[in-house]
Amino acid sequence: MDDLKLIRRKPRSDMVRNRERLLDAAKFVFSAGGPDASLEAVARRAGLGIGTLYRHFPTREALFEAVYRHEVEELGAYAERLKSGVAPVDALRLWLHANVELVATKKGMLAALALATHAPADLYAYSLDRLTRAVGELLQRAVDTDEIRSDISPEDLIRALVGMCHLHDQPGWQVSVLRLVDVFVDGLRIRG
Amino acid sequence: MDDLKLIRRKPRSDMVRNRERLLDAAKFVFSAGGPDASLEAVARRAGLGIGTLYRHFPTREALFEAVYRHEVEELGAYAERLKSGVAPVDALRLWLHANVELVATKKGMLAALALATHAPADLYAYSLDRLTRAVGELLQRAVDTDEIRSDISPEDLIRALVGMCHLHDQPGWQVSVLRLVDVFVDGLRIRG
DNA sequence: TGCAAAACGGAGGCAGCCTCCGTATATTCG
DNA sequence: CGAATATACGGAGGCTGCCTCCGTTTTGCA
Repeated sequence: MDDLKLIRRKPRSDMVRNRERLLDAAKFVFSAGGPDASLEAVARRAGLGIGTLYRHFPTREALFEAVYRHEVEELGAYAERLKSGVAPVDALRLWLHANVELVATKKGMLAALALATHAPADLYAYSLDRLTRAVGELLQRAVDTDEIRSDISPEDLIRALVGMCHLHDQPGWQVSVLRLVDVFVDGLRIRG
Repeated sequence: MDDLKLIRRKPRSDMVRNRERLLDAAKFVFSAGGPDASLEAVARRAGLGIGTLYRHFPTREALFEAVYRHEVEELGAYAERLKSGVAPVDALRLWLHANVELVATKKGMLAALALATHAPADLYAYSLDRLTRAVGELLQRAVDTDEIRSDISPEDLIRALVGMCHLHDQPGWQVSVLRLVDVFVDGLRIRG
């Protein structure tokens, strides 16, 4: 067939299956309990041993990355889409709002976004890179048209976003946070 | 002397002394390790049993409140002072900057500030109340002169502040955060 | 079918949270 | 001063969560 066969055997079926189970369980547990939820709870929900979880995902962050890879990719793609057809500043605002809404549904997303700024190097995956780049271009576009200040990095923006989403367990937080985000975007604009 | 004597005996000397020791230890441990530092470490540093710590401060938050009461009062007083002699928006900015600098020195302060928005009722102390009021007046002053928007509450402002201070362990974060704060204050302003 | 490689499970060691209660000590009063 | 008693102290103990390590099981391959 191919040379790979000579080097590696095909991945074990139970391993593939268990990985999926762990991701499903983690998605559930993190969405409900937030990023600090117990990893043993994840393993329990997956019906697997804790050792198996750690073999698949050596750190909590690695698990975040895998669980929310899809969402992060979508956010990156959305940012890319917003680059055309929408006014630069509006694009920024829309994108940030989309983030808030995603976090509202899946609490764990916060941690995944934070990864885009914490950069633990070894798991700085493609999706995170794409996200950061896309946001950077969103910012740059607005800078190029002299609409916003130029001293804010993509990381700064994401950090601010994550920060404003934090601390909000109380009901109705979403409205407040969206307002704070609007204030922030307004603050980015150069006063004409 | 007075009727109190008839009802209660004078507080035990060791109790008074130990309370001080615990506060000193907590100040040290929280400033270094942040608000999540181990309470047992606090007790150890104070040279006291963990039970003693819990008897004095039933919850972590109660300890925060006591440890940072002084700082919170100073922040409140500073806000009150800024109400005169400084332009409304500048006053806001200055006050927020002071917060960031305080948090930079004493990591635990973040948690104390967060208390001002989380309001666990039973320990919503005078100092926290004063702080919130003072910030509210700072905001109101700028609203009254039509300089900033009127839909941001003191709690919103403090939450945004705390959020932006979060997540910043990396060296040099202070500069970024101050910039984010400036952006935010700019965003509060009504565009003229 | 047998064998090696790969993956699994969970016990175990560690740390932190918080409670409970036997022991120690300060204050008060005779 | 010396009980008596209210008050505070200490830390063991039960619990949960983190993470590692290794004996056991399962899988893929020939």
